[in-house]
Amino acid sequence: MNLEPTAERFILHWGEMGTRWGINRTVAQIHALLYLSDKPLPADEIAATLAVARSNVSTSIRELQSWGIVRTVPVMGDRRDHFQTLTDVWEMFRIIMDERKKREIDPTLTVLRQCVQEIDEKKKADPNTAKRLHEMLEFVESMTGFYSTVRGLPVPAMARFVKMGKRIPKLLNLN
Amino acid sequence: MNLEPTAERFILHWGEMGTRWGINRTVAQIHALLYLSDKPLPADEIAATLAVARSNVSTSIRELQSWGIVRTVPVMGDRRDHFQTLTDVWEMFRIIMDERKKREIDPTLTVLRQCVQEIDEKKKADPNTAKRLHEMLEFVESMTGFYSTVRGLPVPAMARFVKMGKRIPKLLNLN
DNA sequence: CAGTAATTTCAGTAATGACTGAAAGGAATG
DNA sequence: CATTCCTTTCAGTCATTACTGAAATTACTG
Repeated sequence: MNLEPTAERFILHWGEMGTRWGINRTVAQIHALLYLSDKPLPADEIAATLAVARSNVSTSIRELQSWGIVRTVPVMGDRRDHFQTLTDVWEMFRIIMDERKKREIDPTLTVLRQCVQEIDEKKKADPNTAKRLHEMLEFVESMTGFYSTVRGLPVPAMARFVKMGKRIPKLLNLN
Repeated sequence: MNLEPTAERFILHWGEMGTRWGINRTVAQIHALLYLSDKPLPADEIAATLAVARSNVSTSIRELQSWGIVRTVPVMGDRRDHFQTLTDVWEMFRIIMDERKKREIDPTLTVLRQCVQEIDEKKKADPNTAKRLHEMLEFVESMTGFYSTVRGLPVPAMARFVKMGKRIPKLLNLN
C-alpha cells in the first residue's frame, strides 16, 4: 500500500504534533493513517505503509484503543483484525478531551483539594501558599465545570456553540 | 530553604503532570515552586530547594521565560537574578494557551490548508481523503476561531464566561 | 583593571522511552 | 488435533531526552 503524497504529508505532520502533546509519534501516525483511510486496515498493512515493525503497530493500536478512538472490525473472509478510527471529528475531540481530563486534570483536582484541606486545617500555614493553592483550585474547578457543560451537549449543539464564535460576547453580555 | 509538606506535594505533582503534557519535569517543578513562593527566588536557591544542578535551573528558567510566564526581578543589594512567575491564574492560562496555539495548532493549520489546496487542485485525488481533510480543517478553524474570541476578552470577562457554566446552553438556546 | 560572584554553554553521562525480532499464545481450518 | 495464520508479549537494543559538572563568559566592585 502506498500513500498519496498529500496523505503522507498529513500523516508525518500528525506524528510530529503528537510528540509535542506527549503522544508517541508512531501512535499518532497510525491514527492519522486510519483517519484518512476509507476502509479498516489490518495491522500488517499499517506496518508496511508506515515502515515500522508489526509488533510496534500492535502496541500502538492498543494505546489508541485505550483512548477509545480505534476499534476492530471483522472483515468477511479475512481472519485478521481490521482497525478503524472515528470519522466524526467532533465526537473524536470529545472522547479525547474526556480521556485527557481523566488522566491529567482529575488527579490534579484530587491533589489540589487535599493540599487545600491540609492547609486549612493547620492554621500556621504560610498564608501566601494558601492563597495560591485556593486560587489554583478555584480555577481548575471553574474550567472543569465549564467543560462538563459543553461536554454534555449533543455533538451538533456543541459544534453550533463553537461556531457561534464572535457573536458570543454580545449574546452573553460579556466585556 | 525547606518546603512545607503541602507545598512539596503540590510541586511534585505539578512536575509529574508536566511530563504528561510534554513539559520537562524540572521545568514544571520550578514553575510550581515560583508560583507558591511569596517572593522572587534566585537560581541557586531554586536549585537547592529542588535538589537539582544549578545549570539545570538555568536551562529550565530559560524555557519558562520562552513561554512568557517567568520574568527576572532585580533585588536591591543582591547581584543575583531573582525569578518570579505570574500569580493570576487566568492570565497565566491565557499566555500558555497562546503559546501552545502558536506552537501546536498554527503549524497544523498551515499543513492542513496546504493539503486541502493540493487535493483540490489535482482532480484525481481520493475523494475520501479529501473529505476527511476538509472536515479536519474546518474543525480546527472553528476551534481556533472560538478560542480567539474568548482570548480577546479581558480577563475578568473571560472568568465570568467560564463560570457561567450550566447557564450557557439556555442563554444561547442550544440543545 | 584585577578579582570575585553569577550565569550560561557545552560535552559527557545517566535515565527514559521507543522499537524490534523472536518466541509464545490463540483462534480458525482441514 | 495438527497446522497455519495472526496477534501479543517481552527482553534486548537503539535513540532520545534530561541532567550534571567543568569551563567559559559576563557582569559587577573596589
